[in-house]
Amino acid sequence: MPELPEVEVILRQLRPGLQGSTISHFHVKRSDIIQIGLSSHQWYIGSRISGLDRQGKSIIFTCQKGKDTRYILAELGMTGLFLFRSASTGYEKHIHITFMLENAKEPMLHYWNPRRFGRVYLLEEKELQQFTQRRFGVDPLSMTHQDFHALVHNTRGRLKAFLLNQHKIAGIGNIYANEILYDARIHPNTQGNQLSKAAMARLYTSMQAILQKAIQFGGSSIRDFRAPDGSRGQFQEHHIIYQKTGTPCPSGCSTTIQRLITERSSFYCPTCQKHVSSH
DNA sequence: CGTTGAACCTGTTTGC
DNA sequence: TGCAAACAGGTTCAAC
Repeated sequence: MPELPEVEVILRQLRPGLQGSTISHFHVKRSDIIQIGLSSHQWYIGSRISGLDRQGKSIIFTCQKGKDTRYILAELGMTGLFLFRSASTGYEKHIHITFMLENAKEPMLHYWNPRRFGRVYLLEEKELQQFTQRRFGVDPLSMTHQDFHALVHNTRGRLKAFLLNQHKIAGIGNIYANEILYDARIHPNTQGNQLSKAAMARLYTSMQAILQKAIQFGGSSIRDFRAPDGSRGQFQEHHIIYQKTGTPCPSGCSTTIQRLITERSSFYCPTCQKHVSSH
């Protein structure tokens, strides 16, 4: 579930909640969730969380112990959450990891994930660098229009697939890819290298605007998503196209929103979203 | 290199 | 009502 906006919302609660904290206990209930570095998990006991960051849809904890620095990288997959103790009632069944914290606002942080897509990686500096390099493209919120133009221009495949490709742009998932393409009035199957300059500019603007707006509204809580304190996002109430099959296009073009079943579900308006070619 | 489909899991909704 | 199928925010891998 969590795409860039949801992960950003999570981070914005984790930072003040965990500020200055030391991990006093690291309880792993399901060891297969730790994909790399399980044998080093004891190291983290007594370490201080000195930073919380995001790469694409992943959350990275920076941990300090003496002069050593190590990292915890957490993927949330489709259904993963970080929950403070106060929000964890009723979530007991799928808590796979629990961090007990000292000197923090929050005494406990749970990693909850019923479908168990998504893993946790315990990494040293070099491993983290290799991991992030291999895996994450540019961040859509900090990339320039020039960077974006170059990436899209070199893409022969469909724009929908491009937006979802984490190696190129890291953070967009199915909800926001659909919303962005509708906002820019571009057909999801348009080829990247066929996009006109004007459409390219619209796509870039829509991408940043939609993601920023989603963050402001606390992300999208379609089903499971909750912030660490248990609160729901509100952006699902502002979805224009996602899961709106059969309803009239809000532009007033009197066309019904369609769903493409190829790739992940693509929702679009066949009238408003044309293939935008520069020729 | 790009596309497609399947696989990994559990839970909820939909349709007959 | 009951049961099976479809579907869900992600990522990877094999096959073509």
